[in-house]
Amino acid sequence: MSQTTERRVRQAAIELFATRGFHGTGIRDLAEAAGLSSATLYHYMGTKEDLLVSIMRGSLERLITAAQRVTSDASDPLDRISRLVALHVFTHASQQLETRVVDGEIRALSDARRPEIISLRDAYEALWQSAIDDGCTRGQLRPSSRRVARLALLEMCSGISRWYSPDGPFTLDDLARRYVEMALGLLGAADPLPELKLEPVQEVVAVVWGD
Amino acid sequence: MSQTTERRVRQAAIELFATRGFHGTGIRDLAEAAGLSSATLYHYMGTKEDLLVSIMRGSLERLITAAQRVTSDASDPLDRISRLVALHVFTHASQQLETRVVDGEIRALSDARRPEIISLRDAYEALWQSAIDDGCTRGQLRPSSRRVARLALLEMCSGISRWYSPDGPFTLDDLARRYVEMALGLLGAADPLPELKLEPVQEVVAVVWGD
Amino acid sequence: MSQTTERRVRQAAIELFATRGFHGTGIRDLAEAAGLSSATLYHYMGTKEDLLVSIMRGSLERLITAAQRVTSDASDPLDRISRLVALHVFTHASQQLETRVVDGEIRALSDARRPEIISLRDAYEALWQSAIDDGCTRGQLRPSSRRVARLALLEMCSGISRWYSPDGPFTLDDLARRYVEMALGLLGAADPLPELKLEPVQEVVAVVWGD
Amino acid sequence: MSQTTERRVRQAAIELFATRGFHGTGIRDLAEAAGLSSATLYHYMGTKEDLLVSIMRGSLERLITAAQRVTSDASDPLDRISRLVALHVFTHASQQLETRVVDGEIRALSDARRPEIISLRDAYEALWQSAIDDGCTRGQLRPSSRRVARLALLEMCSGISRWYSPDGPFTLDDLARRYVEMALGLLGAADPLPELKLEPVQEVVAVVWGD
DNA sequence: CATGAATGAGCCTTCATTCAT
DNA sequence: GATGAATGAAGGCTCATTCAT
Repeated sequence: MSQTTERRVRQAAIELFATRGFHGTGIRDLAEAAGLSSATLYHYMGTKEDLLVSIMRGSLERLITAAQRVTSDASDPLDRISRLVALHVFTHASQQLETRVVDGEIRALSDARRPEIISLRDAYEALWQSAIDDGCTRGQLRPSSRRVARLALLEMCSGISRWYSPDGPFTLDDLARRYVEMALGLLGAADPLPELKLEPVQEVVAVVWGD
Repeated sequence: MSQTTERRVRQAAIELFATRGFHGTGIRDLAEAAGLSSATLYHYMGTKEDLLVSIMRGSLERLITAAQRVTSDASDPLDRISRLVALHVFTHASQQLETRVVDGEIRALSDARRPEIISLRDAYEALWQSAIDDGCTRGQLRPSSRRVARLALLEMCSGISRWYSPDGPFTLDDLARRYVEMALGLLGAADPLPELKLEPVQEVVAVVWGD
Repeated sequence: MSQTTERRVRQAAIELFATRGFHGTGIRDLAEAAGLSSATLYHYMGTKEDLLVSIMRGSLERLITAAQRVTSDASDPLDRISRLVALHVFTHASQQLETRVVDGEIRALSDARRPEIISLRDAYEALWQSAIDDGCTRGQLRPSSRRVARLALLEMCSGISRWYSPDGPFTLDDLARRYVEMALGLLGAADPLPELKLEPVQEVVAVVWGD
Repeated sequence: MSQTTERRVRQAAIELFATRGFHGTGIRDLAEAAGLSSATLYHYMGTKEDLLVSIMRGSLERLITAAQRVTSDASDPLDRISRLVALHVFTHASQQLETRVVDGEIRALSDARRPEIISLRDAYEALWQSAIDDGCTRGQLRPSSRRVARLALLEMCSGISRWYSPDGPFTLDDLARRYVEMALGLLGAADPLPELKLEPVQEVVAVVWGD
């Protein structure tokens, strides 16, 4: 099974699912975008839904792995939050299409396949909640509601994949720093922003997403 | 043309487009949800896309009207921002399905119909940008980037329609106040939050969305 | 739902399923034979399998009803057997295509639908077995095995639908008499064939299959 | 070309064609049942239809050969009939799947290939007709119609392949004797059944089907 | 020998839409 | 108003077959 062809299929699916939605993407669109006949497509995937699930699972598993690594050596809650935000910004900008699929097409999953993906997403969001909770416990954060804060923060950060363009005026580092700043403001951080080191996050990103 | 039937069709469309997406909703689903035959449906709508456009236009026009009214008698940028956030929260929570359609199904529009909706959305967002810009000019806000701040803020606020449940622990007023607080933090408001009066916003909402 | 069109669909299905088999018949063949587009077909049927099941069920239910009526007023086992054979011959010749479908396409049914049809078929065959058993008990029949006799007899009689042609040299009455004769020989009937009256069978056939 | 692999393919085809029908059997099913890839399958067969034809031809040729041998040294028509019935029973029970394919899938043949198989089948049935006719001429049989008798008799005997199970209560010898008995009854044999010797039939079967 | 890769044609079914009644 | 009937186009997927390796 030619690995490059499989990648082409996957990449085509990510692009089309992201821009037209799962239900808005036909098998024939997919085949054309991948440069194959629609019959050949089925050498590289199971059903259309299998392909969607595989994209989502892969994306979320990488994200969870990266989030765990990036926070494992950070004891300070503010530091953990900052790293999570930076990681999220990096991935939602540079893997813009993939993350849009993950965030936006969960409803297209059948009842049989949805739970798996939902639980991966929940596992990821639990890492954020835990960091926020710790920050509150230590008095470093003062959000009006911990849960609402998590939801608002995640929506704010995920939104990047919906508008980011590599042609824009900001580097990813720029963007990450700005989002960390906004995040801490949003969370009612008591102290001014400490100096943010992006290197640890960049390293993890390089390892997890690099080939 | 019975108005209640037309509303039933509209309501069914809002519910289905919001939960399954435009492409995931069939004409037969729509007809069944509205209690009509699929042929009868066409007495109350043009094409499926016409129905989508009409929902989006109606929603955005009401939103723009409300935003203009709510900010027309507020000269202080912080006040305008706060009112916009409160209004946005009110509508994205209480008109959750409708706003989800507006925010999420723009990509389903044909090239011919998209510009109209996009320009309505842009008009609405321009009111936010203007308030943010004014706040910066007056030195009341210090976001790292005015444009990024608008995008981040709007994503944060719109996210409510994706998770809000009326069974949750917060009243709409609660939620609005919390979001205003987070918004000002996100924007780097220099001064502490002044007392927020929700009455003007509530009045406008009652007028614009009341029947 | 135009009843004549529905009948045309049914008739087309019977003809095609009988001559090409269920799996050898395409939806497009069906549509063409019924004079419809393949989409319109679906106004008059559920799935292709639904159509098959409905044909089989209808055919078997009529057969069971007729068999019960034809034997209800015959106490003599030989008489019952003779009537069953005559009825079977009548239907398998005049409803040749339909019975061929019932007898030959059971294997095409999915596991979910097969049991219903199988139990109808079993109910019908039980009427035969009971008549044979009674004949043996009374000493009128001497087959070497009751069960094998039933199987052999039914196969012999059902075979008619596979070769009968209305252009052949025999009338249905002729054929029925000959088969009754062969059946009693096959079953080892002790006494010579009593005079066979076909009228009761013909009446039942007229009622059950007449419109 | 490994002969055992070829046999595996053939055996898989016989099993699947018999249980699902020719049109109900896919090339992939065939490949899987034979433990090959679908491409490799084509080293051992021509087209799917070639495989069907080859199975049918082989089966019918063996049957004709055996029928000729078994009747060649029997001058008495009743003896010939009895031997033909016994042979038919033996083969339709022990080669149940193969004979089911021969009897049931002729309609799946294309117009180009059907005549060959039909003429083989006709040659075989002619042997039966000839024996029946001779029996009638000599006054040993009194069927009401010679042709109908042949058709009824063959259907009765062929039916065995549709219900026989080696787990059943009868040995093949048993079954053969019972069928001969029923056959003579069906044909209106004037005299009681003479002693039936199965040995000549068994010998021919051993030679023709033995490996 | 064996098979991954490939495909045009076809599978059954549903799509959004129209129209005569 | 309302709907049965109708359809061309398209939906996702599988078909039997070929061929380079």
